[in-house]
Amino acid sequence: MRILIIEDDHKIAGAVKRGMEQEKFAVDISYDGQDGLGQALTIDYDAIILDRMLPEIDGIEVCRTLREKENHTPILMLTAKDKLNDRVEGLNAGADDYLVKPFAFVELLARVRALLRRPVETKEMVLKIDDLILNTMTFEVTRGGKKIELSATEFSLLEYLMRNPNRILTKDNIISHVWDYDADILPNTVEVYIGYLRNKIDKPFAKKLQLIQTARGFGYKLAAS
Amino acid sequence: MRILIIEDDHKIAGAVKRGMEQEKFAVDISYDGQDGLGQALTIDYDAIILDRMLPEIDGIEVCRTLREKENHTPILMLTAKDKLNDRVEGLNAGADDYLVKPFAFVELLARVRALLRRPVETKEMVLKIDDLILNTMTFEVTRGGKKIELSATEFSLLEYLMRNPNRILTKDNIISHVWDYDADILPNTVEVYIGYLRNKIDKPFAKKLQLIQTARGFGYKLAAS
DNA sequence: GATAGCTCTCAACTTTTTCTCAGGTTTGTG
DNA sequence: CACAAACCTGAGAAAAAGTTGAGAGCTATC
Repeated sequence: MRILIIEDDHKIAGAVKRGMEQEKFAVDISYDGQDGLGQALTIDYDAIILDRMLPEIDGIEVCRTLREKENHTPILMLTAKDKLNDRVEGLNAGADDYLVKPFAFVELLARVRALLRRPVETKEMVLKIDDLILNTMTFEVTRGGKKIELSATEFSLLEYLMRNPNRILTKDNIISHVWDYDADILPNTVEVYIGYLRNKIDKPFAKKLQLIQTARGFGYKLAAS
Repeated sequence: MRILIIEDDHKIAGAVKRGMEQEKFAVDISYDGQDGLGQALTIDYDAIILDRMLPEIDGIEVCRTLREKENHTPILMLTAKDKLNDRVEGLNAGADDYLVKPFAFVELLARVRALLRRPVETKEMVLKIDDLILNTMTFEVTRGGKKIELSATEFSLLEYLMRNPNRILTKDNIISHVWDYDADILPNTVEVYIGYLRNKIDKPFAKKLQLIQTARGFGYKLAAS
């Protein structure tokens, strides 16, 4: 499996390259849009990891150009934090998935693998568990039609839980998927954020079924009916 | 499969060696970094278990040196509990995984197996004996479709039994696989936990065949049909 | 440069599990 | 059948895991 990383930040590009190589991928790097576009058109990659912000030619532009030239290599777009439009714009330009910086490496790996596994299928963008709805494009979360305001970390945590419903996720799982790969996060921090989420998505909705459940000694799980 | 343990604590090294040999691995031990590094460069091991803190040459240094010399043997680093940075440092030095001391032997075994199988990733995740099913990924246990709630220790014990069906396991076997290596566990504690398991997986299901059987004077075994 | 909001840690507190003990029961052996 | 060794189990203290309020440190915004 051959992958192209188009990313001007050498540190990130290097880290991702090393990680992916350890996972037995062949990895090339381009440090700007011009060069990256050329690479992508020359070599038939299995997937492209593309930074949104790039010198020379912008990531969006690279993506659009590739699609115009009938190149359908799966593209994972890396976007800056809380720039809502970036993602919409990226997906509109033909990207297959997006990932918010800073990201956890396992998360990137999982996304890339997902892209490779189902090249044609479009990514699930609206997640639904019971009457809880999370829209990964607009970042809106509602329960029973009522809007819920979440912080970035809370959103990321809930998204991870909703992508793995009915499955117990350990704190280690959660830490490595929700937090940046070089962050040293205590298990207690996960507990605290679970508490925040509960206050927002369970407590105000007096139902017999609490969506977020504790599995003492194992982790947490989101219950689907 | 040949494994090298580089660990200055003779007690730990010995326990791991015995356990791994029971699992049909060939095991060598080095008691310091200098010697370990030489061993690792001389013999082509399938995996290396490397203590972070070592006399002569530090574990990090051993790891870095091996990688510099283009040796890519999978390395599992053992780190002390309270050293948060050890983990990052170890992975940066080229280790493939880490494990925090004190650990249970089964945990170590699982990690080593994961490293050996890294390219394929076909870990056995669902164990099945009769109508008893244990999912190591989601931590779910069911019998005859009915969900069973277990504590962490009970789960760990049942997993060990299910990975060795129809085989008599002594209390010593069980203690060294299920508990941390430095825990002083009485044989009676195993008896107690076997009792807990029986209450949950055998008693409520009135079948003629009790899955957990006592082999008086030897140990216990899990009966498969 | 004050304010507001978010992230993350800490510490006190609650809940549950872990593990041991002690006394009871079963099993094998002479 | 008597006896000891092995095993089982109810009770409960100690330890661990999880919850939560408070707040320090950052960052963005006006």
